Amino acid sequence: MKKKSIKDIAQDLGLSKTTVSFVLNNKGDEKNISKKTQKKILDYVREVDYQPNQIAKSLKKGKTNTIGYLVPDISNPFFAKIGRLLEDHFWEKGYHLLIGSTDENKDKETQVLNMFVNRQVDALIVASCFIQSDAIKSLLSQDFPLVFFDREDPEIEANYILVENKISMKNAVESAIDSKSQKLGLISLTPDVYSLKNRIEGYKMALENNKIDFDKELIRIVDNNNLKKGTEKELKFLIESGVDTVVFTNNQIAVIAIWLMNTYYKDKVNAIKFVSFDNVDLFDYSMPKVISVAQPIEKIAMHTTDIIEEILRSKKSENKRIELTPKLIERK
Amino acid sequence: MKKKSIKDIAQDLGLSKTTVSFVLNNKGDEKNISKKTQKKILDYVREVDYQPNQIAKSLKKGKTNTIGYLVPDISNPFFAKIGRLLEDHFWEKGYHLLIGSTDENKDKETQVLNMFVNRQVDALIVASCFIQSDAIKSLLSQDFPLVFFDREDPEIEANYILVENKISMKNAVESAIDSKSQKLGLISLTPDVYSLKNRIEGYKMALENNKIDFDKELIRIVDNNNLKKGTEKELKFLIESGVDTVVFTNNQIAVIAIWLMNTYYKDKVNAIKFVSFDNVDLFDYSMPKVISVAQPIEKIAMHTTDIIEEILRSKKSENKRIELTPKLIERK
DNA sequence: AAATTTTACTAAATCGGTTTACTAAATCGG
DNA sequence: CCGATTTAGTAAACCGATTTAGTAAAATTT
Repeated sequence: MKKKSIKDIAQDLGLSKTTVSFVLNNKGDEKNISKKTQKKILDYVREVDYQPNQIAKSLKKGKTNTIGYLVPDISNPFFAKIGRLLEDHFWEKGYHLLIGSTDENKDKETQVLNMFVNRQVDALIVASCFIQSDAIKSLLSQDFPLVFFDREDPEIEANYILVENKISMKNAVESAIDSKSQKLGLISLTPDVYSLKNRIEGYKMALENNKIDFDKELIRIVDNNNLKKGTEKELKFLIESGVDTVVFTNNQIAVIAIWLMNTYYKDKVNAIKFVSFDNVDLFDYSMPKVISVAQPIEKIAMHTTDIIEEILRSKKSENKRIELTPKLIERK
Repeated sequence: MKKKSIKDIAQDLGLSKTTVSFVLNNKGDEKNISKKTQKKILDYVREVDYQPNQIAKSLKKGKTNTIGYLVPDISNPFFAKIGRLLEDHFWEKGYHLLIGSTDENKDKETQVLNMFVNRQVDALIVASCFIQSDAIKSLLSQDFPLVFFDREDPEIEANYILVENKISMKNAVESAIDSKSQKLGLISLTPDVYSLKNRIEGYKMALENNKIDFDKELIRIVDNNNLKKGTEKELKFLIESGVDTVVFTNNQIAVIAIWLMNTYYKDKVNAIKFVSFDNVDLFDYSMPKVISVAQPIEKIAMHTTDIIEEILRSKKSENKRIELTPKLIERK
């Protein structure tokens, strides 16, 4: 017994598709369908467990009730947790999440964006590695409902949910300096997006404020395509340079570095301090001790959904740039 | 400049929709469209950056190239990592993942399943909390492409990707006993699905093999709806009962318990051992020490995709039940 | 009792593609 | 040079819903 369509229902009951559709969409009264007919349809629909084809509905309505969630890696706890909050929130409103991980790869990002657009997602939530791409510019020029989070490009006008990157990083690094850090290195992903640049700025500012000479050799960039090997190489470099503290601009490389420390530099685990943007459960237990900047995940998700919903309701809204305050977690 | 449809393209070029469609689907030669016309179409399509509407395509073809991924919680690292592997694999084949988290809630699970089906997903990958539900039975009776993983119900014939739950748990618990555990409690989610039952069986078997009296008071079940409070209560009970080891049937409650131990029972952290099914990064660093059963995430993803692809290719296949061997991770 | 309004419902267009069935013109074979 | 085949395309149906524009019959108004 295959699935019934609205046409089948109509035929079975000797009615027209129109009537059935009206009733199923709660327009029965408005469209003057008799109570008797309405009941007949609703009863029958329940009996055969009719399930409307959302694809057909989407095509006609030009609305898929789908939201694209584009992130570097959905298995990164930061993005996974935000994803979960978004999912729950949008579930209430009848929207569902299509996911796309990009591994910080520009080409992949463009492809994922195209995929989302071809699938007619109603909105996009994006932690982009390359906000200046043609794909994104094109979306913005069409006023496509779009919110960026975690990453910013100040040259591009758009909705952004961010945190105070510079000042938070400065505070975190200064907290390390307060507890006697003297030579601090930094490891970062390629800072194509301003958030990362700002975090690096925060690091520099902390050094400056504390009259620690800035040595640009101690800022190490790892290539997005080769995180593990890259982090390994740069961590080695910094340790051999004699740093007492390593600063990371995001959790991903920090977690890799913790693993490396415990595997290859077990002896140095107590002598070195880590500072990391983003907080991860594991930091509570791992060595070296990590001073971390915990992003307010719930707030990020909340503001993102607020903006998306406003756009979806009103079709248009002023671009918003919201900067949230993260929490500094010092561990001793 | 709004989006062009195939109709617009055809009109602009003075051709029919049919011709354009043929060419765009690489059927130009087969359908005897002249090279010249083909080139004209392809050039124009590139020029205006035509993007086909996948929704329309899906409706006509009865195929959405979407796969539903139903799990208890996408932010649980186990499900997030498998999700990422599935995403990458299916990306290659042009399939994309729609996600649905259920929080081990039966009603939510049914709703998510219905949502997936209404959206015409081509296949489902499911870590179900309730395999005997009508929704699932109905899908199975229609031979809907469906693979279960992590959870099993032996009464229901279906595709399962599992691990050797009983024997692995037995081995893990015996490893604890070998290092002097004498009184072992267990905390589990409601064991509605057989995998959890089997893990509990493994625990019992280990006790039996080692002539440790089995006390059913020491098996504590926490309600799925209230994980944090529930785990807190049961952990308290076990500690007050004087256990030296706590066994967990999945990572989620183990992680909560580790946090509880470090927050409320810091003094006991060295005196108590944990055993947990599933491995989590954090176990490498946290106290109490955890003996964990690491599920072979890559293999789980690989076998899942293999089966799904086979079904999608051939429309039908024998049900498979694949049981993989997890890795025991002992930490001292 | 005729005109108007309301009730109860339906035919057909539409969304944007794919696909089947067809045609007119050009080419080929004998 | 005539019939068959190939070439190069097109018209229209279809997927399963929504929606616009309409109609026939009943009820109401005048």
